[in-house]
Parts: sequence; C-alpha cells; structure tokens
Amino acid sequence: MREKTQIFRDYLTQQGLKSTSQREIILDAFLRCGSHPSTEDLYLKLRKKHPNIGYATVYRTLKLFSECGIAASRDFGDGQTRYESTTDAEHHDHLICKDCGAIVEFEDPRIEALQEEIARQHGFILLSHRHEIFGRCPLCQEKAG
Amino acid sequence: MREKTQIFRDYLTQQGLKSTSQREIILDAFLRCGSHPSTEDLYLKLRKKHPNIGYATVYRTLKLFSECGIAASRDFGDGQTRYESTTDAEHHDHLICKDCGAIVEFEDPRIEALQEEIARQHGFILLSHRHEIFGRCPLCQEKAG
DNA sequence: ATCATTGCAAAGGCTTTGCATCCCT
DNA sequence: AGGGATGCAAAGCCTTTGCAATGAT
Repeated sequence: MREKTQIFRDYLTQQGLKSTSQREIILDAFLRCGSHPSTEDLYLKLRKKHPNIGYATVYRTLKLFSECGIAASRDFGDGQTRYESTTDAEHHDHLICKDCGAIVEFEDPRIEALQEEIARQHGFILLSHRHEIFGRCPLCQEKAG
Repeated sequence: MREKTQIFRDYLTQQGLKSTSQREIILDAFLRCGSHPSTEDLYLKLRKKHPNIGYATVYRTLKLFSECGIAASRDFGDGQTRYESTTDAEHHDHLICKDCGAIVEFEDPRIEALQEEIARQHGFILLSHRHEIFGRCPLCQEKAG
C-alpha cells in the first residue's frame, strides 16, 4: 500500500495540513483492516494499542481519506457509515450476508450498462448508484442447516 | 385506494388493535401523499390540519402500515426513513434526482436476473436487494442550463 | 371497565462540533 | 511562534421509548 500512504501524505502537504502520528496510525490500521470498517470498528481496534486516540480523530481522519480519494464512504443501511479502500476495481457493488454481515464485492458491466439505459430512458443523466444484494452466505447456510 | 384502507382495518381488527381517528387520518394522508414520504414529511403535512397529532403517532402508524404490508420502508441514504405505498409493481427500484430529490420508480427483469446470477456465483442465497440510481432529472438539467 | 393509543418529553445511537490544549512545521 | 490537530465532552439529528392521560370496544 505504498501508493496510498503516499497519496495521503501528499494530500496533507498540498492542503497545508499536518502529518501526525495519529494519522499515520489510523491510515495503517485502515489499510490493514478487513473490508468496510465503520468508524467504530476502527476506533475499537485501535484502542487496544493506542488507547489515547479519540473517536473524533478517527472520524475526522476517515473523512480526510475520503477527501483525498483513498477511501470511499458507504452506507449499507445498518446505521453505520462504513469506509472502503478504493484500491480495488474501478467500481463495484456489494453482496452482503444478512446473518453474519460478511461483505463480498462484485462488479458486472452488464448491470452497469442497464443502469445507463434506464437513466437515459427517463431522461436522467446518471451520476452514481448504489446497489446491494442481501442474502445468506455459504457458511451461514451450513450453520443454518 | 379502497383496498388498502380495508387491508389496514382488517389488520387492526385481527390483531386486536384499535381503529382511531388518528390512524384513519394518517392513512388517508399517506395514500394521498406524493411518493416516498418520510415520517417528518407526513407529520409536517398533517400538522396544518391536525396540529394535535404527534410525531410519535405518525412514526408508529407508519410502522403499522409496514407490518400489515400496505407500505414498505426504504432508506435512500438521505438520513431519513421513507415509506412507499406497495400498490404498484411487484418489485421496483429507484432513480433519484440528486438536485431536487425527485424519485422515479423503475423495474428491469434483466437486472433482477443478473442479481440472481451473481448471488449464485458466490454461493449466496439471494434474499433481497437495494438498488438506487442517482442522477439529474430532466427539469434540473434545464435549470442548470 | 379494560387495555390499546396518544402526545409529550426524554432517551438512544450514531455523527458532528466546540474548545482548550497539544504538537507539527 | 503560529495555526492546524487532538481528545474530551457536548450538541445535533433522527429514531425509538416511557409514561400518564385519553379513548375505543
């Protein structure tokens, strides 16, 4: 993740913002973290090794990640804002397990194309979209018998 | 909307709940209302003619509508829970104007089929989905020049 | 009479902000 | 030294709930 770290640092410099140990720590945790952590997820995770980092700092730092483009905020309807690293594919949507919350990313150009078509049909200019499929993942299917 | 009114009344009776003037008024307002009102939308709308109806009552009544199947709650990511009447098509998704908030419903069996396919590919059992396309509607395109 | 309903106000849950202090540059 | 950053606590927002009073059956 060399690149993202650099992107973030460059962003800070360029905006006249400061590089701090908290920001470095949060960035590191975010990049190592499993997918789509909420502010709280990261905060709790960090608290173990860095009990002095406040919730507000995590919150504000994630916002910075979002601003500089290395992360994007997502709302999966579970009442928490989640952040995902934007390394991956250009665009993707999510398949979410309703039982365990596992998140799988997917992308399908056919769906993307159909969305364009639908927007056009209604005279809309397409700006963005949100697409989540909720289901039960293989593991939870087993557990459920 | 004869039907829905009846469905709601039957539900109340059958559940041992009571029919009250507030519930009738809220149902009427909901059915007449433009699409996808939030609790607040309805509350404010009602307040003009029925300043004595409380927010909590609107909130609880919409929940009842949802329970008996005449309405469904939706989360479009604008921080408010919205409710839509479930008369219409079996299933549909939404095209939303980012400028004025206008909501157009759409449905596309091709997208539905692709979702099934994607879930299957990942070993998931599909339970539900959420799909919103955000764009700029014809009117707002004009306004924007 | 009985028990659900109502309206108000207060409590929750998450996000956001104010502010004195701290720390990069 | 100067101004952004931090951490705490408090404020905002919307949703949800407690409770005494009210109303439907």
